[in-house]
Amino acid sequence: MPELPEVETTLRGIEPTLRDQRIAAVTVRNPSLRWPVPAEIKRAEGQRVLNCRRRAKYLLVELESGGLLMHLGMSGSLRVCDAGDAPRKHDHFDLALDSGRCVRFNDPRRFGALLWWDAPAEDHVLLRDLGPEPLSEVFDGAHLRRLSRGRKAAVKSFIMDSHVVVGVGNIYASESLYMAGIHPSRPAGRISTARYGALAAAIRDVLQRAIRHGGTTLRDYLDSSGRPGYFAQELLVYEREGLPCFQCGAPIRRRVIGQRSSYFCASCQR
DNA sequence: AAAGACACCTGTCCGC
DNA sequence: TGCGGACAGGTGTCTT
Repeated sequence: MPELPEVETTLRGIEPTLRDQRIAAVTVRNPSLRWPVPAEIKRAEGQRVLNCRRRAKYLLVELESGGLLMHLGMSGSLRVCDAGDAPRKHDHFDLALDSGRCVRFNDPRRFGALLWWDAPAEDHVLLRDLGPEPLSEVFDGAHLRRLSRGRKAAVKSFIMDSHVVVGVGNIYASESLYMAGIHPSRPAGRISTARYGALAAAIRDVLQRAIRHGGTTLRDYLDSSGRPGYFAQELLVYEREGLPCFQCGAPIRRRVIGQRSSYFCASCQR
């Protein structure tokens, strides 16, 4: 479910509840996630939250010593509630705060994660080999161009590779390639510097706009206060198979690339 | 090193 | 109404 804008929206939602608070209890109801929730997660109890941040689609809660690493997977969500609220189906764990408030993780498909890290978090095996943040200074067309040399994989798979750039999931990959006029099946190594400049700008633009809209709710994404994201109404190609292209009127096509549905206009994208 | 397939799960929707 | 199959905002791991 969540791509970078949805994770960023979730972060902004839970941050005021967590920051500077002390974690009263970590209650694990169902440790069965992508990896079993480790027992050492209890080390969070009694510690104060120094900072909350995002790296790629991971959420990091920094404590006085060590911290939490969370991932929403495909169907995970974090909700702010009261510690006494009755848990629902697929509620996996709670972070109860001294304030009486609670951050609760729900994940039907169990692809999400809750792990412990010891400082520095950037050295964690899940984080250390990640590419740059798409909204950072170092991400630009020259970066894409450099990493793409000699690569024959489809450009859509290339920009979804977290070693290349993080946070570009299935929705925003299709959207940004449409905005840049690049066919998603084009080999990554056969794209000019200028076109990669346009693609980097499109990725940055679509992610920033999606964040402003609170993310994209297609089926079930809700933010930390239970509200949907409103970027779905701004989507240009995603899940618009057969509908007319907004630029030329030709029907939007769907094709599976790297086992993921991809949407594009065959006449506007080359 | 790079590319692709597969795995992990539940819920929903659609056709028969 | 039930059942099977396709599909879903991710990503680590294994095989070519």
